[in-house]
Amino acid sequence: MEEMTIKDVAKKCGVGVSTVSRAINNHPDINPETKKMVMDVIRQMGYVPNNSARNLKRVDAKCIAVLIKGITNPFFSAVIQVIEAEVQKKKYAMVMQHVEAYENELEVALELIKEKRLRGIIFLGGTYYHDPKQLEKLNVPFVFSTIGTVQGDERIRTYSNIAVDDRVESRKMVDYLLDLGHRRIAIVVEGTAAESVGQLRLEGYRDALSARGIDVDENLILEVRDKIDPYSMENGYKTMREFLATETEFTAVFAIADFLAVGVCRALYEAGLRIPEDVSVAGYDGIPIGKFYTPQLTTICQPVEAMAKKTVTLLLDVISGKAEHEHITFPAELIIRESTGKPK
Amino acid sequence: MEEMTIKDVAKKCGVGVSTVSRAINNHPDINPETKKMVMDVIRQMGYVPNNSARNLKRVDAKCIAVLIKGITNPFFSAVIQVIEAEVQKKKYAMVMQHVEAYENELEVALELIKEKRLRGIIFLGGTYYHDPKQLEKLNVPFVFSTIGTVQGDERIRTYSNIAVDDRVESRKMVDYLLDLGHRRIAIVVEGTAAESVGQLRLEGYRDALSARGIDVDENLILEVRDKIDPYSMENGYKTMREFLATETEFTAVFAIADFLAVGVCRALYEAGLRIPEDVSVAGYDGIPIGKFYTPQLTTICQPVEAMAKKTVTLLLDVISGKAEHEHITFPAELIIRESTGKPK
DNA sequence: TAGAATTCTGGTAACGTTACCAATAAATTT
DNA sequence: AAATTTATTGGTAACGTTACCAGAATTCTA
Repeated sequence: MEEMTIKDVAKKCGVGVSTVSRAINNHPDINPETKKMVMDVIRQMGYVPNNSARNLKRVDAKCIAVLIKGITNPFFSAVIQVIEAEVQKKKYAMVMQHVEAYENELEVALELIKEKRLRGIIFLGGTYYHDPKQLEKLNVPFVFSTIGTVQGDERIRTYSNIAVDDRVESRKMVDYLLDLGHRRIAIVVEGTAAESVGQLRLEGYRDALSARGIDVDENLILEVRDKIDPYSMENGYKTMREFLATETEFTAVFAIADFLAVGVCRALYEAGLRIPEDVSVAGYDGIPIGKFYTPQLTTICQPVEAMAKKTVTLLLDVISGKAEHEHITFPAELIIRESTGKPK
Repeated sequence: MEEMTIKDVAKKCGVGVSTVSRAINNHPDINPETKKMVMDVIRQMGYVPNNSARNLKRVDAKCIAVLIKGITNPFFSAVIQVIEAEVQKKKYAMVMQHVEAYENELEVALELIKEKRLRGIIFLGGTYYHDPKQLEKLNVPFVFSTIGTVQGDERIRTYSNIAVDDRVESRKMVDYLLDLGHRRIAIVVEGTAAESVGQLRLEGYRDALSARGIDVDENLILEVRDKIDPYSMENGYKTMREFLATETEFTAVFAIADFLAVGVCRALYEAGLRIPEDVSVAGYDGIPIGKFYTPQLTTICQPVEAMAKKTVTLLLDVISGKAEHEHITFPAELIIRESTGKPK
């Protein structure tokens, strides 16, 4: 029962180790009968190849990594599940690692690549723009994809990007609120990080207003406090409470993440304001609880599953040379539910 | 910039590879000056040791795994974060893998151990009881811990267990509802899986009722439909809708997971019932949204962070021989909020 | 039928690291 | 001063796997 190796299997089968290796790895030059016999013995013995040794020898270690910045965002939870299933289907191995907010995701990636000889990386969260010089350090056979954020511009073509056009989608929501008749719309946003999604969504807000010739009142732009875990309910709650204390007039709130919206709703409820009768609240992301919250949340829903799937297939295709890097934009959907309505 | 190895470092330093290895691994027999010089060169070159080669050679590869059954349960999200931080602090490596609902977690573990030469495993979710014969297959230097579930009995002492006493805590909640005056309390439960948390919590329910001489009405035990993803809001919602259609009388609902409770609340709201005026709703877990949901959820809150930390330290101590296996039970807290009140 | 191509096989050298042993120089003891 | 210990060091054999080469057996081609 001890440590079993390929040699033990070979001995038991009465063949060479090469033959066993060929059977395991689906090599073409092997007699089907031999292969079947070997595989049967392997199953019977319960042998599992040692992955470290494999990766050491193999030039084409089939392993990719998923780097997640901000695991707290449960939006990723669903993404990860889909990614994992897809990667497994393609017979790749996968390592997953969280990147702390203060860490540089590229440095973490660099370490990982050398250590584990990765063929590719999927980035979840973090900023969407990286310095080309930094990127070059992640040597050539190397590839990476982003999800959940969109490239702000066309500066870089050395990596793939799967995302929703945050600026456009955000504007869609604000346009909808404007159509309802709202004029004083507060926005809850996280915008310190340069090149962050928060900024893009804020841009969409400005776009919508300026298109109708409405001046942006900077007092209505509510910056969240906690930058470590920016998309939390707590953050939305506190931000809204502080805002209510200022007694600024408003009829709608657009929170750039559903979780923020939940916190906002609670703060409004505690202040005795009804949703949507007194104030309309809109979110962004399409998290499952939006459907079960009362009031149900109006939101922008991203096609999470499709995006996650495409992320994996694209990355794997680029690795195997079957595809070039691509920047793909998925359409999101405006879902109108109970939390928004016409202003009084 | 190519592939850098320990040899390159040795050459650059003008020393043997052994010396470099010693510098990296903090071996005692090395001249501090030499060590400093080598480390400087390493930093300057940006060399990172290849992990596969290390694990291949090393007998004491410092690596543990976290196996998660049911990633959908966001209760784990927080747990994982804490575990990861703690493991990193102790300079261990960690792999994380999800186990599908239909998969046997022990088999997955077995594969992982052989493949990666793990020193230990942390199980999250899944059943709390395993067949001793099965467990023996996970050879000796091997250790595992459970979290989020409690051992039902003392059948096994070959592994550690960190948990809350689900049966006792569950009873605490039901006792509280009984104290308020409720007599017809429905319970939403997932109980098919043998030896599951669901069963334990149901036992607690029965305990509380029978202690007061109240007969358990089986019609009030609501079994959820979806067994793949049992603790979902959807599941709670559907279960409650079906129950409402039966027109059975009740004044309170105890959902054995907060997410189920959220679904229950929504179903009640849609049926025009007020919480807690018409029906009281209680959950279990203490998820963050419980505080921001309206009504705020009465729940049993588990000390997630402390439990996760203890899980890691205990496992690592058992591995290094500093500790014996232990079964530790953490106390949970009954948090009374808006969703429960006296019956009419 | 001889020669060439094809199919299958086993042996062995890597892969990058650490454990172990032996060697040297320096320090200490007798 | 010789003998012993101590502090450093370099060389080399593993670790378990796959890639590559070279054969043996078989089939095909001219």
